[in-house]
Amino acid sequence: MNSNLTMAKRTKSNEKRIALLNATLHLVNNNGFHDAPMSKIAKMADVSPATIYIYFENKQDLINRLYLENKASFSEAAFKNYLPDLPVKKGFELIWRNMAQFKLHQVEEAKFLSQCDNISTMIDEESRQEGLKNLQPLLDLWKRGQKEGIIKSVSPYLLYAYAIYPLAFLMTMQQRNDFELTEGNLTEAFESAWNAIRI
Amino acid sequence: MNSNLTMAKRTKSNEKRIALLNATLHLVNNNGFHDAPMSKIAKMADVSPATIYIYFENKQDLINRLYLENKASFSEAAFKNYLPDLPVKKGFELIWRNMAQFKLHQVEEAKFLSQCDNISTMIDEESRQEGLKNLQPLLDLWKRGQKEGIIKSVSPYLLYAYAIYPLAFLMTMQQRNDFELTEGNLTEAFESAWNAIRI
Amino acid sequence: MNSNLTMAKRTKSNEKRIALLNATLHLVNNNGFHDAPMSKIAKMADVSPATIYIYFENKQDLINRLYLENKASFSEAAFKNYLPDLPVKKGFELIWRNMAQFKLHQVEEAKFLSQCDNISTMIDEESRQEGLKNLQPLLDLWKRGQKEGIIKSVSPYLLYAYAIYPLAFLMTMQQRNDFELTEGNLTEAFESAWNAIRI
Amino acid sequence: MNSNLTMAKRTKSNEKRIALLNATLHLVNNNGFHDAPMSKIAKMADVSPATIYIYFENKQDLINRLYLENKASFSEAAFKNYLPDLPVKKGFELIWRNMAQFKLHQVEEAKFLSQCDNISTMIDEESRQEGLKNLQPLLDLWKRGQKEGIIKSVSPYLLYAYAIYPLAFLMTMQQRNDFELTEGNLTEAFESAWNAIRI
DNA sequence: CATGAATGAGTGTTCATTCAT
DNA sequence: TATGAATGAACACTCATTCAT
Repeated sequence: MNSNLTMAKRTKSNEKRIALLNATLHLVNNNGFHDAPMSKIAKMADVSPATIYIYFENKQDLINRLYLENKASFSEAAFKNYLPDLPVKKGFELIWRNMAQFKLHQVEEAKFLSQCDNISTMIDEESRQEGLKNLQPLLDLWKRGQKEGIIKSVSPYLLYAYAIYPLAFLMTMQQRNDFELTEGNLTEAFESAWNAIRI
Repeated sequence: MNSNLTMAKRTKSNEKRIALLNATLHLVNNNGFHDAPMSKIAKMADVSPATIYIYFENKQDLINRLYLENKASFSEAAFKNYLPDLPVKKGFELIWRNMAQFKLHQVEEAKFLSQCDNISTMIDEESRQEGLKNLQPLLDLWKRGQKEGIIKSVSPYLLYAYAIYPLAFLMTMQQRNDFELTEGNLTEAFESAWNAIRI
Repeated sequence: MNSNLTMAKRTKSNEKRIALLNATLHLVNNNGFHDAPMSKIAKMADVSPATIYIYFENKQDLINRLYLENKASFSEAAFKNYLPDLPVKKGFELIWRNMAQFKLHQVEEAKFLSQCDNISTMIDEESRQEGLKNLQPLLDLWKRGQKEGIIKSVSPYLLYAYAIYPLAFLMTMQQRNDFELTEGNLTEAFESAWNAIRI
Repeated sequence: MNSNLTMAKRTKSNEKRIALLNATLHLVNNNGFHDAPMSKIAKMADVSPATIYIYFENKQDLINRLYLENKASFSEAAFKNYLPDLPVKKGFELIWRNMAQFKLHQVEEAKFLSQCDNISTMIDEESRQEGLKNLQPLLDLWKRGQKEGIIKSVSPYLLYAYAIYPLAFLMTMQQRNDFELTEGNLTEAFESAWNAIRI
């Protein structure tokens, strides 16, 4: 079966692609964008600098893809076990806790996403728009909550600002060892989130 | 030492210093830290690149000072008219609205501060610690609120995450024209902030 | 590691390395260390400035290598045809004349070595020590001469100062056209050298 | 007597001039020409960089003057107590030992002169020629020695190479702590020098 | 005379990207 | 596909010198 061979080849290539994405993630997180040169990324992924350009158009493209793939895996995690017909608060808590778990355990990925979302010049507009789509189920849930009179009738940006965005801050502080996000804190945090957006 | 009494000389011009800080603010905001080279900063401030080094030790020092001076002017604005014996909610609302006004009207400064606070590699630890001190009156107010049984007895990091940090998100969205922070929205936002932290 | 078996690539060209060393030699000799910038070296070697850093770690490394390689080729010349069992005076004369020939005909190399040996800040200590090793056969010969009661029993530094070091001066003067090192002069010079160190 | 005032002024100015020369001497000796910037020289002499240009035309001029003044003080020392009618060997020994004493005790000055004499690009031709004149009495002595059949009838460059130049090497080695120039060594060295040039 | 600010030209070095294999 | 060599353009920073006082 020569499909095996192609398979093998594709698999091997994908390993390099993933190694490159991982190296980029790690370097940008720890050294900052301005000290994550292509040469270091290549070295860390154990390939030649030139090889990067086989898998990605250029550095910006590499960053964009990294962003989009992490964003996708974030929302996959966020909506795990979520069913659109759950009661609003139940559904929200499920999503919220999923997101919190991701930020707590996929620290590197979360840190990278947070940087990208906070720095206007890192990701280009197109990729950012693309990344936003993943949130749709949450927006739908909120809309339903508003119809049902459970959630404040305000812009989803406001809801996001108070319900989701604070998690990024807590994650950052936890990473700097300024603050520990225990199970108790997590429950308090959810309470705050819910109180901020419920009617 | 007494030479400055007897000898004539040109003196450092504060105008140039400020022009340099402004140029840096503008470039970092619009191009990102990685595309704000000293040469562009100099050109924008209408001085020679070498002149920067008369006013600042190096690029990092320039960024640090810009951060600290903006942070100071932010907290000056934040605590304008604030008196430590105001009732807790009144005091909090005053500070919160002051901060919101700053973020709404000193957009550039706020954007820069937000970037610095969110990217670990931008400001060195020392300057960050220095910048944190400015928040003390708010922390004191929260402590008092907790004693009085008005504010949740949780870590100040949690309070900050839900009461203050969301403003950064709203500011960013407003800047991207995704969202308009009207007077009405502002009142809703404050409600959310307060509900998130009050008992 | 096995990648060089399976993958094609351009290989470092020794020609470029040598062109860079030659350019450096020439520029340092004619303009001095302080006016031999990497940009000029690159231009003279007909490569991009960045290419230098493929072949050498940095400017100091480039200078060190140039020193060591010239030092090695100097001592290769110095000990050409030398056999350790030659009579002391014969052996010394052979080495001395070899050195003189090198300094007379490999003028550029000799001039560079002389500069390096006379300016403490040019070569780092490690490379200087490395370069010293090449003289060992001469030191051994002197030691034998001392045992045989032919050569003064004084520090080898003294012997070197009077037997070898003067050649550097003569070479310099010859280069400045102040003095011509004819065959006759050479014989006189050797006589002086020998008289200075023999018992 | 207003000459007193002028005197005072001239004296004060001369102090700065000397401070600048000393600073230059020290920095060039210890850091090398390429790391002895005008700004450091000024700082070390406790004056403004601009002040240097009141006392010297430019950096090259500063180096040249330093060279010439040290060369002059070297030959003043060299010919101390020398009388042109001394017997040749006596006269030579006097001068030689004077020179040796200078190199042993005015280490900084001697080191600087040695650097200048060995590096073609440090001093401009004019100053070098000027500096050479100081040696005249020694050259005259040698000429007399040659007439009297005591000293080899060879070029004065050869005589200098073997009689004087080796001292520079010994001084350098002494400074690097590779070698100690004791009284005994000094006598051996003089013997070598004399044997190298006498008939 | 003396100053510290100011600077254009230059420094060694790095980088994202391309080339030749 | 994959490589390491190669590079032009840029980078942060420094320097000898001049300017304005």
